[in-house]
Amino acid sequence: MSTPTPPRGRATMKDVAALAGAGVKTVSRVINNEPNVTPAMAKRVWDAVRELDYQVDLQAGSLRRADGRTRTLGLLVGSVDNPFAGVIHRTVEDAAAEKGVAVFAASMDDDARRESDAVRTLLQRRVDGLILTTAVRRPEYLGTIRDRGVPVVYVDREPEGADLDTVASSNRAGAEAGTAHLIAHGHRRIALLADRLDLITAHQRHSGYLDALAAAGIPVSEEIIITELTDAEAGAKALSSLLALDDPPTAVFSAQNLITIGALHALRDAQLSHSVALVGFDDLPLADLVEPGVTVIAQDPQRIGVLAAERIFARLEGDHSAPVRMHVPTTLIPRGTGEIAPRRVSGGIR
Amino acid sequence: MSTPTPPRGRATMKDVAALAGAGVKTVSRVINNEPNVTPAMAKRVWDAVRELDYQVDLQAGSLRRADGRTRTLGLLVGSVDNPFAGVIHRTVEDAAAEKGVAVFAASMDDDARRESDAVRTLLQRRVDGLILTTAVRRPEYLGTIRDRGVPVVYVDREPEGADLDTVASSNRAGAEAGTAHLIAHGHRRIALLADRLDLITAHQRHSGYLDALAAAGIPVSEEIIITELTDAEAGAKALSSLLALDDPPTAVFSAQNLITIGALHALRDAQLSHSVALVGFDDLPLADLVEPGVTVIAQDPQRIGVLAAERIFARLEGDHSAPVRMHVPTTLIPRGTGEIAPRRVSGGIR
DNA sequence: CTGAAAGCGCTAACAC
DNA sequence: GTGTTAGCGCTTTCAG
Repeated sequence: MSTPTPPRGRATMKDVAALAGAGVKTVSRVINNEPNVTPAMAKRVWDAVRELDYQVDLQAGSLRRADGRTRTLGLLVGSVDNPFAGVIHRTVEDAAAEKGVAVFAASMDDDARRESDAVRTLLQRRVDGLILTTAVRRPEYLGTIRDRGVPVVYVDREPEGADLDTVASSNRAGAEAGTAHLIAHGHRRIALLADRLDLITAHQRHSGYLDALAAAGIPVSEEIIITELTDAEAGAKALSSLLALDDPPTAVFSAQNLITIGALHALRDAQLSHSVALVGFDDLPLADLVEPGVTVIAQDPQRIGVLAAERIFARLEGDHSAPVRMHVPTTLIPRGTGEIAPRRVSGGIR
Repeated sequence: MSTPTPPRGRATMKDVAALAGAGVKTVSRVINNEPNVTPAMAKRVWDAVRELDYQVDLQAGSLRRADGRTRTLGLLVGSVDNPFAGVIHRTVEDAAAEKGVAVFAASMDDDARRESDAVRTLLQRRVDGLILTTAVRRPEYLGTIRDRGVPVVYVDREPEGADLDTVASSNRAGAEAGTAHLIAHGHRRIALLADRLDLITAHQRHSGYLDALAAAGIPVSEEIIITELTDAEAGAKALSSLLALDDPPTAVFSAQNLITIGALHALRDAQLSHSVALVGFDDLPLADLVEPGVTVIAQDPQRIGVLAAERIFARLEGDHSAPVRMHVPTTLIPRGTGEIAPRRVSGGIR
């Protein structure tokens, strides 16, 4: 008979209106900070809101709202537990939260099927915009997205053909710089370890590697180019087999972070950490604490996220200019492994 | 006159019904795989769906649906770019996707204000359930959540007092094991580096450290216990100052991953990586490649995620049993730093 | 087996 | 300033 019974269940705007002695539209005005409400009325409404612990139903609102916006963004990445994707996610989340927009994040594991399923789901949830990473060169769902009028920005990987906003690292230039760095340190027999070449990033990094060799007049040795490596273990195995060749590479360019980790393990196991040079694409946590430090081509996922968020919000605010393809520069961070001079490793003759 | 004009804009169920010559409810039945539709009718509907490239509006559906479910989950973590959170996120996402549920992820940076803001937003979006990490001992929004009848599971950190489902690491036992490991290797002067003690995890790990000292009859030396460390740099600075003491610690227990990274830097800079022992709470990528390898108390974020998802879905499916507090065991992984014997480091007298 | 009508909680449009 | 009415796209209810 003293403590007022705490409100139970969810109150609706109608309940608030009733308690405040106002019409629902007035409550709506107050909740959404629309003009034309007297301070006195506003206070009565807010009191009722507090009393009932009322919270708007954003879903219901967007159903009727003129612009049809759900204040929701869809983000698709390889996996949300990948550090690179994590940084992009965080950056996008921050930009979105500032505008009262929430983010649905989904992982697709570089699988085309999971990718289109995820996009379909996101569309069914009526996200206002999409920030996507793709596993394929030409996503087949692009027509659907376009028909729905949902803006889309691709991050990390740029689809071919379609005219779309994209934000990605300078993969080719970065890989060329990394390979050139090894060449500058005297290497001519440089292995390449790369991911599935059907992924545009792997393809571009492969091209960059070839560019550097060509620029230096070094012929390509197919036997020390290993691709289709999808995890650290595969990377380790691949490098181990290369090191066992009669004429093993004196340096390695690893085109992806997991592969770099595998390569580091292989070198350590072969006790060649100080003899065979290594440059990896994408930075690694603790890369500076390993002995010798790991030389990498660092990407800038934060900048990628910031630019992608900017782009999608610009589109949402009506920017109809031509799509832009943005390339975020990479940075070579010399820490040790990339500066090892060539050394004959095993008993190659000659 | 040949290529049928591609469908423009979003079609509604009404459009599909019209094209298929059916009622909307019939279309709804087909879309949702409800019984009582003849195959012939179903085919006509699916044809129309394909023709119009129709996709249901899940938001609109949940507005009217009896159970009111949005098939949406809210996940709150310290930061989505934290690897520990990333794994939990991924695990939850997988479990949710299997049930057609999407996940809103949000970061709160161990800030109470951001935390309650995020929870409010999630509630406004009518998530069916919440998986939360909290920065405070007693979240003030719990009443609201309870009133709304939204199930909640806490992960990583367990709030005090309230009777809630929680899934967290065995922080206290893990920290005790880590400290005991150092004691077993002969150390008696063991520093503790920890995060803000108002975070329940830091508090529990601090307790575990004290437990181990007490069990070994080692008196507590307040001057080598440093807390309120919030990033790697702070951890590095703290350890550097300890190493400069007249009577520096011979071993360090670091209660958090970022702090461990800072500690590794401090040891390396002081050239004491091989002289001062270190055990860190939470595993680190590349911890096995550093020289010496970093001994850690590894957590199992995947298991935490799996259990949390199981719990929330059980609640959603009507499990009304008493709340459970689950503790996921930690694992000590000896790699080198934790097995260094005590050594007088600088010129302490005596 | 099918479909017409009502209504979910909100905002738009338009009265007062 | 304020309230009433309609209706967003769907699912429920219930009558055929």
